[in-house]
Amino acid sequence: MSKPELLIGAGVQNTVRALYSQEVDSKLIQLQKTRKEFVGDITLVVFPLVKISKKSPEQTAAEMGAWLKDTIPEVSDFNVVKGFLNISLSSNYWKLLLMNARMNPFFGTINKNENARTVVIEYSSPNTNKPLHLGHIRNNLLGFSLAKILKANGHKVVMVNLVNDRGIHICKSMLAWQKWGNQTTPIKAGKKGDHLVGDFYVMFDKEYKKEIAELVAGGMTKEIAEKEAPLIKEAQELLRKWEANDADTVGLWKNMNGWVYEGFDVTYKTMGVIFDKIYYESETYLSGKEIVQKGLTDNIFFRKEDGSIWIDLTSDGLDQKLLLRGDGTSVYMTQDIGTANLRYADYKMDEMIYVVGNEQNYHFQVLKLIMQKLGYKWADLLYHMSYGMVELPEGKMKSREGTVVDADDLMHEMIDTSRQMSVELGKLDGYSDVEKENIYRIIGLGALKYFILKVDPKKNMTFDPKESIDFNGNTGPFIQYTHARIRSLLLKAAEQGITTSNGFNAKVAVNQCERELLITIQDFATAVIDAGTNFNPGAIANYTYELVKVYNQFYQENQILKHEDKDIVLFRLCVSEMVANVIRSAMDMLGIEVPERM
RNA sequence: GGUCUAGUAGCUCAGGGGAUAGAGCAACAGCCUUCUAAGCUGUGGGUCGCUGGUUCGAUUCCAGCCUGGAUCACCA
Repeated sequence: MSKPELLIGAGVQNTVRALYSQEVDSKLIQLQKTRKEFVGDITLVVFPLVKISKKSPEQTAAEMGAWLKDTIPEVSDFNVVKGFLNISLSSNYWKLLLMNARMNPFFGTINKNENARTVVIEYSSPNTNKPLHLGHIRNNLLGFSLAKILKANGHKVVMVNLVNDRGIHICKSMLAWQKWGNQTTPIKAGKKGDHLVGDFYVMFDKEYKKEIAELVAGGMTKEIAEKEAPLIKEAQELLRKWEANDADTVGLWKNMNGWVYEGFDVTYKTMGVIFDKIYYESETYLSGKEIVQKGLTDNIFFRKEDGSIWIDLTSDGLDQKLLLRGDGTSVYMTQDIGTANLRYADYKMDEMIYVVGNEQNYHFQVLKLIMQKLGYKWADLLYHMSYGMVELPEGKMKSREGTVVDADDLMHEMIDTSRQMSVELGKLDGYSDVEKENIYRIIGLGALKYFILKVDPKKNMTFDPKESIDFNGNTGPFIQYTHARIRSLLLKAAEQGITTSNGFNAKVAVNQCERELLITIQDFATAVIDAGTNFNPGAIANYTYELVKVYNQFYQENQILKHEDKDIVLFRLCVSEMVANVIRSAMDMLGIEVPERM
């Protein structure tokens, strides 16, 4: 039982062979869903074929249509509009397709992929000096969803997080805590650990600015003041102590990072993302040096007089890039080379995907080139999943101006709103408080996740906190709602003794509305592959919305349970059930739960 | 300045060589004694940034220009 495109595609090839005695390049066979305003299920664009037929588009379409109808039993009818051949497929074909889909537990996904790759996806990658914000939400959702989509495409996926746990930033928080913290802890302060540490980071920044202002008032230039302020010198001293493995400093560092991790865990859990492995920069930052040294002896890199090590990428249209400082300490690129190498040792992956914001496009372009020159076989499949910034209606988020949208706050706000709306609608009466809260959570987070994932990752997007909490139209809750309604329908049917488990009577005729639904269901597989090849979860989101819209029209126009013909009731229930199943798989790939009722 | 990226309805976004370019929001008009109205139907709203090129056909591909964003550190 093959999909419409495969069935007709093969048919067209045979037809061309029979009518014009030629082989046709499959690129010339352009099939698309028939537009609503025309009759048919699938449409062949015949313009590319007129070169072969040497006849007018209309003539070509007409004779090909006739031939297809004669030779393919599944083709029930056809019509020609200009250069478009609209083909109708038989009721029987659609019913068989539905039966097949129902039987296949892996419907729409690739269970066994002969070209399966082991893919490592790095995402999230937070700093430990402040809580996660809206930008991280986009990162986490994209990374997690991409992992699910690639798994659905039959690949082996390893999700990793690289925590930037060392450096001057965390020292700033540590210093502020030492100076003004009064030995506080998350428990004493009654605050999530990441937020508490973030507060100290802000505190440092405030005091640091104050010092700079004083120095500038005393006649110093701003540039010098930024370097000479006592606070920054103290922070740098703390970093030196850390690198020298000073017991007190390392102890405090471990302590404060521990608070942050506890906080992150809560955020990740709420968001619903997980990792197979967490790398810490403090454990990997030295390992890149070795590789750089080796690259130097292999003449891939070169050394300048001051001892610093570089790579010359001018022949690739890029610049020279620093890999190791003159004093032998590592830079960002050194670390990423090292981390990549460790990962390869751990997973022997075929492909490495970095989910990182587009401000680092250049960095990853360079990293890929370097890894290629170093001879890593997966370097060609190093992919930077670059995503655009999330902006607010007022413009960019700026921590300085306090316009950063905190991840925890936002998620709670979404859940609060869904609770409010749910209570207003009063549909969950009879559920326990625990059950209700769970549904509010699922809906609120569904709205947020869907809102962010439906947008093409590479584009910058605007996030309006007020308008985004909209549960109508192209939103997560709209999709969840349709699913809940189908579940309720099936439940009602079961109460009446109608059960879909045995399938449906093969005699029913499939009407136009149902055909449209069935062909849309079939497109799920295409959407999954598309999302996987273009690294775009939005393809899944938009597909699901499309399906739900088609279903809602069907639902509105057809009495399902009330129809007097029991065979038709059963058939429509089976179609509905399939829609619900597809919605569930699709939403699962977006990391969005679907409640049974809402 | 170099490189990358985007520009589609008032707003937020889909689409991506093919038919009359689509949704949602916002505005207006209908539909709940009938399987969940978080729904459905209808109306209005467009020079797909501009100019050329390729093509039977370009909003889509290519080039140039205009506008916005990112980046070009011994920061990460």
